[in-house]
Amino acid sequence: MPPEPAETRARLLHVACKTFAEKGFRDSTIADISRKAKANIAAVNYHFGDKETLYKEAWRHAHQKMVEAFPPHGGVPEDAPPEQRLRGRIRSLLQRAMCEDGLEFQIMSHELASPTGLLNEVFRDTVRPMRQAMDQLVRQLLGEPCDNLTVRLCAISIIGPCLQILRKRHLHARSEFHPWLNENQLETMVEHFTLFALAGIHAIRTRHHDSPSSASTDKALVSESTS
Amino acid sequence: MPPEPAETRARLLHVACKTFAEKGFRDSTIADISRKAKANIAAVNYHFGDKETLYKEAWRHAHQKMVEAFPPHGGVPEDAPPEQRLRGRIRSLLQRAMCEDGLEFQIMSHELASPTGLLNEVFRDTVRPMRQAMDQLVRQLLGEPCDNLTVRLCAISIIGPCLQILRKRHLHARSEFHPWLNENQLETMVEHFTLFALAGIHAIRTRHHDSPSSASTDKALVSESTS
DNA sequence: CCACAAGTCAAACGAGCATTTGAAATCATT
DNA sequence: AATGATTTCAAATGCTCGTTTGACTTGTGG
Repeated sequence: MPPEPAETRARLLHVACKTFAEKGFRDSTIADISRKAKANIAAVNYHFGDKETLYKEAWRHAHQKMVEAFPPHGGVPEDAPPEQRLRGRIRSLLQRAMCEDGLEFQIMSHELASPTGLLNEVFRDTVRPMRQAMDQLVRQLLGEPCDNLTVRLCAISIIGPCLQILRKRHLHARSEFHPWLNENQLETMVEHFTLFALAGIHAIRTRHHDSPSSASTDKALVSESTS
Repeated sequence: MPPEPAETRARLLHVACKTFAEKGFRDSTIADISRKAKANIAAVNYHFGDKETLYKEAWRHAHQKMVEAFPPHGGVPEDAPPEQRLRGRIRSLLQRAMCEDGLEFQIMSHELASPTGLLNEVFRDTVRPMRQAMDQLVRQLLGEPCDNLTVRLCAISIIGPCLQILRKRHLHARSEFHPWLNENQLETMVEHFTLFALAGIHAIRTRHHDSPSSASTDKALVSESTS
């Protein structure tokens, strides 16, 4: 009694997401995924061809679910004041990083640490737009036209802490700790990081106003790369 | 003509650091390391016993070199005002993250993404003290006694961006880009992150002054974990 | 010159893993 | 019920990699 035809593919995809999120591409084995999905070891190759395309499909799946659950703008309309939009983006980042089933960032974390290169194309289409949106928002908050380096450093100052949370979550994942998606705690963190970021940007802004930047547009930090 | 006896061990250690930093534990192979170190494939097992102890020795080596080159306080004396000490710690973090041979953070980055558990003990002795020092410094900057959650979130807001830089460096490592340790650029970043952090902390501080925190000491973010 | 330890080397072993294979089971259509 | 397509299955294949083995080379002390 095979449990629902074509259901196997969905189960494999789901288990693959969790496994890749936990162990990364290389440390995940087809045998392990198949066993956890209650499928035969040949099922992966039958439904997806090989391990690599299963990996790509798994990330696409995890990413799409996250986009639906937590859109990048965090529910704040596009014509809201920049401060509100920043709060929305920070909330979206934190939700994605902290969500119990938020496997998208975990897979991406592995991919950044030891790149397989398999997700490069998908990343170009997904994370680059988010980066550009963040840069544009920062540019608005900084007011008068600023050099790209300043903008990028501010964006890093905003995104960095949110992704740092992700790492802590991953560390705690295998310990006794569980109730991560605490709504109160989330809002506490959103408020903290938003307030912190707005104050930081304001300080940078006034510094620029006092002494116009000597920072050159630096190809290194500003170049077109993922993340 | 074996090039200097007992020299092989040093070459293996050096190559192992670079390889583990680039590929992580699992993706690095003994054969590859041995070949690059111009040593026989059995040399690793002769000099270190097995791959795991080579890994631990490699991290110890990379870490020790970084501690000597860039002490955590960044050259700022312990009795300097907190603002200066924060600047020193941020500089130290950025130097370690950006240094051409700064393999310590790269290995740690892999270890955090997909933990082997082999470095847990060493981490306890090395990164935890740094974390505690940062927390204490933040506590001073925040002034009046603050709850642990607030302190930790501030610390994350400081450390996060510095480690985000590390990830960008790693991405660019395999592209055409090289001259990373630009002294001017380093100071630009130190100034940016320090200014940003001080402004953020000040904002949090005044908020706390206005409305005393309702945030409970949360076991999750505050617990005793590495990093 | 000899004996002994330290170090190096090529070859082989054995485990783990992705992938293939060919048969069996199940489903859909007539 | 029969036929063909789809899906599942256990076993086998072939490759990579960590580790071991045993011989060979080099350096040292008597």
